[in-house]
Amino acid sequence: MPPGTVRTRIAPAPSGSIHVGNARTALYNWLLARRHGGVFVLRVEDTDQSRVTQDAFDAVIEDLRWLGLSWDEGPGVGGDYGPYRQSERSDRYRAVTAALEDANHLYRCYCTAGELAQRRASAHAARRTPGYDGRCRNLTDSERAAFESEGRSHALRFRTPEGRTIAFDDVVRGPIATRTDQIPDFVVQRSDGSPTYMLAAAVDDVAMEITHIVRGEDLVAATPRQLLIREAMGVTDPPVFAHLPLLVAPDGKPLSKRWGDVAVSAYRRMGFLPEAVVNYLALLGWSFDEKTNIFSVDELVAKFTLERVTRNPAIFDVPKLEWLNGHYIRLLSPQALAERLVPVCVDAGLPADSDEGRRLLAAVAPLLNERLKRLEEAPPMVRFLFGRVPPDAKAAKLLEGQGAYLEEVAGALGHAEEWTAGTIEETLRRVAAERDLKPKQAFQPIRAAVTGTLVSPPLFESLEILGRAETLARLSSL
RNA sequence: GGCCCGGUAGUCUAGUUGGCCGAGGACGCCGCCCUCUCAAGGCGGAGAUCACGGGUUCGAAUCCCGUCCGGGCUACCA
Repeated sequence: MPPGTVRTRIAPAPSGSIHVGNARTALYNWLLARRHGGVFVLRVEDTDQSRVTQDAFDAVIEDLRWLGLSWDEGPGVGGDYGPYRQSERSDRYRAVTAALEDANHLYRCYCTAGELAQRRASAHAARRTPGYDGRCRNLTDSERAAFESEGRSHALRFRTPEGRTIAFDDVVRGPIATRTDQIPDFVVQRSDGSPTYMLAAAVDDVAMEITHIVRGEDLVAATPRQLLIREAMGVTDPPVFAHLPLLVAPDGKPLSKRWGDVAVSAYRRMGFLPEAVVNYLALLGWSFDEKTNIFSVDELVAKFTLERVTRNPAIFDVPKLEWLNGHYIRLLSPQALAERLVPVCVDAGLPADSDEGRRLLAAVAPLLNERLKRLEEAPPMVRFLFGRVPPDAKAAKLLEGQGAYLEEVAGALGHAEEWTAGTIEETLRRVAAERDLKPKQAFQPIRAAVTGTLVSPPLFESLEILGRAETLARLSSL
């Protein structure tokens, strides 16, 4: 690896489809790596084995792939810094904690969870700072032996140095300094021997030579502790830190399932295109200039910089995502749109998977491009091509007393020289003119009779696709 | 409680070396045009006491102080 290579990482816990906030964090890390010709690492933070399942892990992988955030090192692709699942790195964490304990940076804490909770509660009641009180910080050998003989197990705590200030420069938030008296001695290895997040993340970021740590604002307070761990490990040059503002729900509260869809997979299912989600996520906390909103992935790679990340939390606003999605759907070629529509229509119960179904979708796709904000909206628009649709209330009302007119239309259409949108339009306009009908008066009943609704893709093209025989049949059946 | 961060229209934001800002763009909203419906597109409009109150200055969204509001952290969660 050439010196100066940018290495970024996304470190999700494998707990199912990723949260849109984590997706944004992944995106920014990915963009940074790509922009600098660097390396994007996927590291799975599965130290909490109880919550990990294969399905949940697969969901994370699937989301990242769908978004197009390819990783250069990590599960499935390997790399020189593996393994990339924390559950497979236990020996490394143990080696580090053993060394740190030897160097007196760590000490054994025999306090039980119950005792800790109790002391925290009384500290809270007395309005004192609730952090660990350092009870085991200076145990004598005999005190330790006494605890051991009691059969108590121990956790390893970091011996936070006194009277110092830990400072770092955050690319998005500026200089941040924390006095160590604000940092209680924290657990680095649980009494069952497993590492805490604080330790594992710090150790791995060093081991994997991560140069830029881009993560959520909720971790700014964890940074000084991780810096302390790095220092104890003898690592003095810090990585670049960038803490991204949080993503919040429309009510300003943290994004949660209570508000709506927070999982990337939900947006995939609702018919959003990955390019739209990526573009939208990029805009949530970053801007390039005062007017540009649309960015292809390549443009983002070329233009993204951490310096232009904003500091304030952003509300996840679905309407703007939909607008972008509509834009990207319009950019799709009709063939590409048709292909993406097949599974969506099948899910909606339409036999779109057959040759005939695919033919129909390919034919209507050009009419749908500029009418869809989400792929999910297509099935109701194309349903009439797959079979008769009984008229809805409004269509039924409009159809009252139109039988004779529709018969006349059918007759005229039956004599049209050829069956193209052009000749259909010509024929229908002639009939309308003869009857002295305004276009809207003339066409809406036809639309109602053929599609069962008052809103559909353009009429003439729709009839062409439907075919002459079926069109005539539907017009004559009233 | 303590430490830290944030506060420009309903939303995302531009602006932060003070004057080009009597605040720009986009989404959404309203209207008009186009038009066979719906969209798309074009044009136009409403919407911001730049959280609030004091200062500094010829001049402040931009600098200083205070207040309020929101959020994060304060775990043997990550």
